[in-house]
Amino acid sequence: MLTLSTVNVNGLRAAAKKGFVEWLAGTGADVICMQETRAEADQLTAEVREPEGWHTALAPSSAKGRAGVAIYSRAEPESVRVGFGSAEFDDSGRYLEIDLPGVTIASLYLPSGEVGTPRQDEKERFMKEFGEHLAGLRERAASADREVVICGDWNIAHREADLKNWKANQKSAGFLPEERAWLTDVFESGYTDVVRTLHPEGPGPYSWWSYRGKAFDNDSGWRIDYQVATPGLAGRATEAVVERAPSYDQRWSDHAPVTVTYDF
Amino acid sequence: MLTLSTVNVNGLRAAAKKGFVEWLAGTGADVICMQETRAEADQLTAEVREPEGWHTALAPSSAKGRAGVAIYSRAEPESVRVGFGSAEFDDSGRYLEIDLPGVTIASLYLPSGEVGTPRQDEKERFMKEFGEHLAGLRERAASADREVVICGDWNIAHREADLKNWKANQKSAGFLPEERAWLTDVFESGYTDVVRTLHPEGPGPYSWWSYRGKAFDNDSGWRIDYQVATPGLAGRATEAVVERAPSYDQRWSDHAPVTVTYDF
DNA sequence: CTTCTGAGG
DNA sequence: CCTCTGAAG
Repeated sequence: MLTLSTVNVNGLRAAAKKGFVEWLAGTGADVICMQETRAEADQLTAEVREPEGWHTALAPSSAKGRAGVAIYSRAEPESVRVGFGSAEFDDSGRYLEIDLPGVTIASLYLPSGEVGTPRQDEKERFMKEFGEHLAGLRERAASADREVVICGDWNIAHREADLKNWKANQKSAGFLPEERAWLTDVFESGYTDVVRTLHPEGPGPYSWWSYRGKAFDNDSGWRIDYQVATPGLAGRATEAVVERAPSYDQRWSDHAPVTVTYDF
Repeated sequence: MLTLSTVNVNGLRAAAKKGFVEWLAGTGADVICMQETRAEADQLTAEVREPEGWHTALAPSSAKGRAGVAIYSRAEPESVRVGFGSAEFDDSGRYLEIDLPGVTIASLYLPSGEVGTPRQDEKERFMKEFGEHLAGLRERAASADREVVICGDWNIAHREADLKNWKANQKSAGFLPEERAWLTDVFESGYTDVVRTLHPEGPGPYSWWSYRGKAFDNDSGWRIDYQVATPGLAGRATEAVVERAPSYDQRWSDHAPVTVTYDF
């Protein structure tokens, strides 16, 4: 049994003050993949940096206060790798891998993009380079008889069922045809969208609701946080839940943890 | 009877959310001089921008979010003047005058300064230019048979009794020998420190306590907010109080209102 | 420690 | 609307 959670914490320091610590203490997960930690190690309190019972790997961005990913695991990783061999992105706090026995687990924070700005070009460059990494990772894992799962905020809703208001968002970053097509390619190249497989019916389950307006109260969300696994692991997923906060005031991030249990 | 309050609000928008509005509704003052409003008119809610029963004059800084002074008066001013004829400082949100019948009332926010930086030079330039304005103001007022009072955050503690920890602060901006000497010159050139006249015994009353550490709880404060008046007005002051908040959590600024009643 | 800003989301 | 930053206080 292996339970994996992935969550964009939207600032680990802020999240820690609003309920993340209690959530971590109560979770049954074995591994937590985090995105947007937005902190360096020495900016975190000990209870967040080195919680009792966890091994923690951090990959902060070289730009202070931006991005940052982390993986917390109850077991000590066999190895830890920051980045995916990209000159542009390896110090940007967007990718971290650990190996546990028989499985490679990654925390991914894909750029959010913004149509009509250089940040959309950056997202496209990231997708291209990262797509190549995904192919290599799959090949290497197959020859080593390992499974792979990439957990994270992919910042793309794949299909119409993956966001509340798809019609209005066809020109929005995160639901552009080229972004959706890229994700389709990923899902047709030996990687499975685990939550969608266990929950074939939409709409949702959403994992992100904007802080603006009444998006959370209206459940006007997007499903942009995924666990993307090789078939041998994906086929063993038994349960997937999005841990939506019970109310607006009890949220500690604009994203909710996406938690999957694997019979592995 | 004329009651004047002066207070550095440390951000009028923040203060409004923390109790300024209630304080304004309950005050018996006829005129409120404010400093560090840190907002332009259209960034303020109507209840702050145009409270019922008040005439409001604002002099924001041209640098967004910085400085800014204001004068709220129950009576409509005969005239309103921004700045004191300084090319460098007139758009910096540091000085505003209004005329009421027989009296000119100013709101002053003197630069705080920082030893060893250009900001201390700026403070010195301001003191020099403003000293000249004070002389001219006094002359013009005398010939027009008007009184003058400059209310505000002068960012200088005059004497040892004017701050808790004078020994440790002899090299700190706000208690430098040259700053204190300049203020002595002001007080010996036809202007009176009204609160000190009514309260000749120190220490205090302090009007500012740093937000850092436990300065407020320990009453480790500075008296840097003054009402500085021509003798004809100063001699009619009957009561002066510093409206220190009852507890740390009930403060809406790091400064307290300094309120003086004049038999005028 | 707090209030602003502006970038980023 | 929220979380960072950095300047200013």
